[in-house]
Amino acid sequence: MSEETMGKVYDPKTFEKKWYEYWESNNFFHADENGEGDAYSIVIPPPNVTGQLHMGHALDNTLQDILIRFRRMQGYNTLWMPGCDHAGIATQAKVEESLRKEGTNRYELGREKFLERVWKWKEEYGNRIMFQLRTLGSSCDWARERFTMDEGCSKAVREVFATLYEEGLIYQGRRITNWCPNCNTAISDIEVEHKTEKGHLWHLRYKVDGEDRYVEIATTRPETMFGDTGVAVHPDDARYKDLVGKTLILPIVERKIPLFADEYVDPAFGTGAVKVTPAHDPNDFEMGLRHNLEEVVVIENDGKMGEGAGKYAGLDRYECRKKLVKELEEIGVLVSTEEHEHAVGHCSRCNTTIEPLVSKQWFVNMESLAKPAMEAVKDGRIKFVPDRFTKIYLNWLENIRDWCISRQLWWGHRIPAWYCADCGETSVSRVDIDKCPKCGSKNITQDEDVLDTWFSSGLWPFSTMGWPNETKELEKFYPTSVLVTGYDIIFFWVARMVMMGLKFGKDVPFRHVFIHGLVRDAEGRKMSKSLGNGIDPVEVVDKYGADTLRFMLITGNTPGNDMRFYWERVESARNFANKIWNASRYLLMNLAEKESDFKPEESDYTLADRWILSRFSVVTKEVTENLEKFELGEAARQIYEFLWSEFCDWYIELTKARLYDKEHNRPRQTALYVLGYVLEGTLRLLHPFMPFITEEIWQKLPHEGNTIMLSPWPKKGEVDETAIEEMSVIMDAIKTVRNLRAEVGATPGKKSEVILSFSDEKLKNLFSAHKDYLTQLASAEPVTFAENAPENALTAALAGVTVYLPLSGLIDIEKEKARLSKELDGIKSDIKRAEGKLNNKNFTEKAPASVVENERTKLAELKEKETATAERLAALEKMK
RNA sequence: GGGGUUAUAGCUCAGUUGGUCAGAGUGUCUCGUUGACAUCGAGGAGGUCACAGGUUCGAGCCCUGUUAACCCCACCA
Repeated sequence: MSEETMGKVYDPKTFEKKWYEYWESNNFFHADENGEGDAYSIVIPPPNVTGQLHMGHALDNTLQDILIRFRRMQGYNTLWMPGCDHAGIATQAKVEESLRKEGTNRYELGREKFLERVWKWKEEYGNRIMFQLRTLGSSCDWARERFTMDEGCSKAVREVFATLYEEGLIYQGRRITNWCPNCNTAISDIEVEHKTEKGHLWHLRYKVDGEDRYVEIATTRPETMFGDTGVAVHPDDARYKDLVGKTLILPIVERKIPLFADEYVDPAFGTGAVKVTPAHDPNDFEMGLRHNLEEVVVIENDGKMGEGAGKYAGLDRYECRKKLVKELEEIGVLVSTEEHEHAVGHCSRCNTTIEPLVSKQWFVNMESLAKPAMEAVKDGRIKFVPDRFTKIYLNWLENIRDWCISRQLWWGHRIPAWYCADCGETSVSRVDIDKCPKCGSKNITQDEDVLDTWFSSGLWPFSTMGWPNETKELEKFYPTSVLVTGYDIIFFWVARMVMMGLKFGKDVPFRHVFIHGLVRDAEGRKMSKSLGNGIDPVEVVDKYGADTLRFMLITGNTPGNDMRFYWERVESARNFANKIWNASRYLLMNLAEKESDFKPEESDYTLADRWILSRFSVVTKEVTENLEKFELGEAARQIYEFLWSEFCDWYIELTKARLYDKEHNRPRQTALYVLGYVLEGTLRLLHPFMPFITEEIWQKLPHEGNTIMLSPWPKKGEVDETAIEEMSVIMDAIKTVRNLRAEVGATPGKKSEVILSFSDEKLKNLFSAHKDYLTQLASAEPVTFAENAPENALTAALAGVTVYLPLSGLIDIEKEKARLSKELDGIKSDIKRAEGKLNNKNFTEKAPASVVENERTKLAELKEKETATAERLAALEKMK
């Protein structure tokens, strides 16, 4: 292999695409449901087909790909199921927007034509997303790609809906629901975002019928008064005791409404009297049911006032409020106005203020589904990582309310319910029907509405594997191993999957839920379209490579926490890739001269060899453990440090002399062998994180197999503790020499003599065997040993070794004395601390023996340093 | 109203069960173009680990309280 095969810098463009195509065309990502090996499976959180992948997806999928690639190399039968979500409201809104630009709308187009348009959109954007996932290196099993509205998933939806309906867990009901006047559909409770807004509390007075008395009520929404059909007070409220049961006259409308008592009312709030509008407030609706009140609708689906509002009909709800307040003031109904802060619900999609409206919707009764979902987490069948999300999940399920699943949209799974115009029967069916099962009439129509998107997403872990059929996939890969997702959809998605999985999949849908945070911009703001601060992952890949982006996304970040996107961090990750590239280049440039069948004897290994091999073993063990406990960032950091700080900065430097010495072939071959061994192994450790560059280099190195992605995960090898210790002493000495040299401004090119003295023979032997290390890494030449300190030299004491750097000119004695006495002060205070500890009986008795032993060793070393430094100081004193 | 997260070097953050844990990246300063890499190497400066108590032989790490920022949940008009 010659230098020409590798460019001088890391250039991902030249190989990323090539390798992805290689992997994909060779079916390396494919999971075999009949295959051997324990299963390891992940279903992708299906991205919405609304647009393109953002940085959050890049993070999410990088995490999944790391886990998948790691387990695949470990020998698991590994499945990563890819796919997209149809994203009902969001996608429909996108397509409607493009229709609007064309000057038309979905009603003009008609349902069928409109859906054709959406499918076209889905094809385009769905493909784009799958392309982007490939760009990131995601090793998905593309043969199994699914879509929430494809045939299989739709079948699962029908099956689940029908079963829940038959069991009475899905029902239709006329209720107050959250209505978005802009999206024109009902939405579920969790799709409502509560925001605190400054508003007013208007005090109005309603006249008591036939008496010259008034009851004062307080309201934040005066425009709903047209729908008032009662006024409520607390039963124990003394102020209103004699009024309960009387009739009030609703101003303007002049309707007679009852004043009644209800526990719900908080006597301390406002005036203690509440206007009751059953058609437009959830609580009032409940009170209406309890007290048999009429529902008068005064606000329509579009957010405008209806017939009931009299002359205000047709006005926008807020416009009406303004005008009405003015009128109420003029006619003396408005008593006072207070400033008032309160939470107002907004549509999580379009931010429009939610209007609670009465309508007929489909609901899922959650109670019986939620219970097992809580149990599964409580008893540890499902574990959240990090653990703190357990509480959030449980708390939500404990307070869960029924789930409104019908949406007044066209894009989605149409509700499989048919209504008979003749006998009035409602029939739910797993297959389409054309006549009423009860009376046989052909005069039936299917429910116009579609299901909440999350209804089908909730089935994803098993609907993608062929459920309700009993498939091999389900048998092999369900439950999945882990779900990787952001904390923002724990309620929307995770909880629903657990409920549905337990109910229909007969087991938990996944064993672990690995939660990550959001990727924010450099200022810590959420990346969003409206702020225009989003960064396209594909742009980063184009500029820096997918490996760089992936590495940047998982380092310096801890599970569950948000992270910020910095181009500087991207560059730093790119620099790391370049470092790997060049370290490999160093080896490859010399590899042509490697004898392929050469295998070193035990005696061939140098201290540096034994050291790096041992360090590699340790790192392998730690990286593996960290990956197993989802500490991906920590695992990546360990590889980074090992590769850069140990392999490159120390080991490679120490092999140069052997590599360039053509006279002695055996040491040279040994160095090449160890370099290759450690580099190849490290590439395998790194492959899950940086799949492309590792494959590119691995293919150039001597290797076994077709691809690094299917090569075995490195096993922890032997660790030579002595080598690690000895090397660390030498490294310390080298650093010390470098320090002293920097002190006098010596340039690296200029070698200078270094004198060492030792407190024991073992150290002396160690250094005398490795003088060359000091020469190579600290420009120390010659390295000589002496019993007594040379006069004209800088000094630094290590444990057992004292380093002297002789100077050609005279040393500045005063300066050197100052430096040494500062050093001595530091040593002394360390000694004091160590002695303090060791003199404390509580410490020596209670602390683990190893900790105490450590402290003793440390103290002994400090004392050696103290003696050596003090002696040198004294010598300098004399010289003066 | 309930719950959570964060507070560590100028900046952004690691620090997984309490004992070489005071770290990294970046920025900054000094020096360096010997054939892996200037997307680099060597060296330096820089932190009362928010504050106050407590537990412990020992506390960024555990407990309590305080402050600040952010987030989630919540049908009081």
